Amino acid sequence: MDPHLLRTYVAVARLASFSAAARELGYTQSAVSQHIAVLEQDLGTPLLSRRPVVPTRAGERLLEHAGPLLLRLDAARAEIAALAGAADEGLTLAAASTALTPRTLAALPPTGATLRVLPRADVPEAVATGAAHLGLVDGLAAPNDPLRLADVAPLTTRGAGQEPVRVLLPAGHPLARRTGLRLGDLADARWVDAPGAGLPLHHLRAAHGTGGFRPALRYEGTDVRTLTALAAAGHGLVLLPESAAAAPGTVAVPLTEPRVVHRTELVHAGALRGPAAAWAARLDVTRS
Amino acid sequence: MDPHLLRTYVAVARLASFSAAARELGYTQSAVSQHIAVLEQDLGTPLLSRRPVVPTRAGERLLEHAGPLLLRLDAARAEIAALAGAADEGLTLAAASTALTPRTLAALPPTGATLRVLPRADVPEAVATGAAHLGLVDGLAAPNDPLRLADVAPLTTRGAGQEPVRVLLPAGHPLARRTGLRLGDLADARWVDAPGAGLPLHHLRAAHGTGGFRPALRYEGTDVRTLTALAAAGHGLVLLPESAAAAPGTVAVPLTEPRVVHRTELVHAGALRGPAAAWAARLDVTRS
DNA sequence: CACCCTCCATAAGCAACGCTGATGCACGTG
DNA sequence: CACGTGCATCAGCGTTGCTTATGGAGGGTG
Repeated sequence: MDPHLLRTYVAVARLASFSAAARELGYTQSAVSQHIAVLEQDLGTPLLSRRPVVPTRAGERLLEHAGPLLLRLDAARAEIAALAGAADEGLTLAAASTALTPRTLAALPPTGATLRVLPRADVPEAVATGAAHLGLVDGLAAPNDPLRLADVAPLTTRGAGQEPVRVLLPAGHPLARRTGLRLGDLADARWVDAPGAGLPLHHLRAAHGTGGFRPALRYEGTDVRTLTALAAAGHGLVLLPESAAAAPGTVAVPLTEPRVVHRTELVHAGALRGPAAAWAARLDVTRS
Repeated sequence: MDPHLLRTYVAVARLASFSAAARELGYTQSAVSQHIAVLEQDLGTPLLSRRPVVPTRAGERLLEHAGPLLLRLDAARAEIAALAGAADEGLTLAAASTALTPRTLAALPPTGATLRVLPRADVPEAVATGAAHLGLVDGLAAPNDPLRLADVAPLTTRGAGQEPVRVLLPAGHPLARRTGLRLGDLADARWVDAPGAGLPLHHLRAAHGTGGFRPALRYEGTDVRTLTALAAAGHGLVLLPESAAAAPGTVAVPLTEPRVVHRTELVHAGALRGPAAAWAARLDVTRS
């Protein structure tokens, strides 16, 4: 199971083609074929059914492991490269769009920084692999509880603020005149699932216990304005932090039950040094 | 960074010797030397300082990654092997000693099972690598909150019971006559750190916020009786689940603040099949 | 202080691995 | 039915990675 073999395997599985994977990886088709054969022989079971090329059950399991594994390898390499001196110039912040609250935006340094908005799930990955020096992730949590991040690699987190959450409703919605809403009453409503921009619905299910919150529409961009527009157009409800929950044609009603907050956390790998440390200090708010 | 190189690297770092690692791995000393040289060349930085053999800073970072990486690799292989048929006969349960409460013990099947007590931190590893079919881990948590396990590999957990915790004091201790204790008042007391048997002190620090709970003695076994004897002998306080907190010469005082419980969880990898599923069903208690 | 012993680095040789290019074979397609 | 596409297999060859042998640096001992 050496990493090269795993890399080819995921490429083949993703592209559903040996030859396409070969082209992408710069190998010959023959080499790819041999890679897969070696892997299958090593594991003692077929990983792909050919024609069409589809992972077997065992192959699916391997895929679940291979991604994090390769990610972790890159993370290790990146961390050591950073430590070995590679005088890192610019300063890059990877952030989920709703993690960019007025608070965090205000703390941005005036010059020399790159801000990269990514789907929420990609932020820890970017930080781990060194693609970004710092990350801002957000999510739903009980007040003062830390977020639960899938730890692909050892990342350090520190709170960077929290605020109430609101439900965004189209202006004419029957519930729009309420002063507060309970999540339990909304389990069967129409929701927009926006893992890239708003809060993914599985966070709601986790906060509420279980069940419900079936998406009426799934939005895969990272743009919050589009998301609020979708809410205004009646495509479904959207949960947003207070500071982001204002848009024409919508009403933002506070969530009263359960008591959850929108929490944003700063995430980084290893020790903070140089400009990243200064930045982190400005973003960090133990007192919030 | 192929796994073989990482494996040799961790062996060398652990044994602090190239030649000892070579013996352990069945290589010649020369091969080990070359492995390390290749790794260092690949990463562009020394990983070990020789004579004595000690990891450099970069080497320490690599160690942090290498362990989980190799573990995950084994986990992937184990999962696929299990799926590939290898008709798994016996049924093995890996458990932390204090996870074996009367409840969980009562659910053990009458015959044909192996019970293996391990240090708490090794239980998820045993399950992930297929060394055990099921695991029982325990820890401190807010009531009805799940435990936070370091996820080395995708493991599924389900609650298997929770109960109050008590502080074990030697019979003559000044606090022994109290009916309840607050954790905050005990931050500066003498504690026994028993990551294998009782609850590790870092759990207490996490539950209490930060600071304090310095170990007066560290106990590395997995035997609870020895641990209670240490408490009785006045070597330090010990935190235990109610059901385990009874021993001659000691007094077990309930912990009233913060509101934490001793929670035990059943952990398994992938889907439960056959006898493991039956066992899990008996251990599982959603209602507790 | 000199000797030796341990331990890691390096060199040379050889077998095995892993890649390429060519060919074979099966399935789907026009 | 013939052809084309796509994966498997084979032969050849360069490279890798192991072993044995040797060199050099430290540390301990008489």
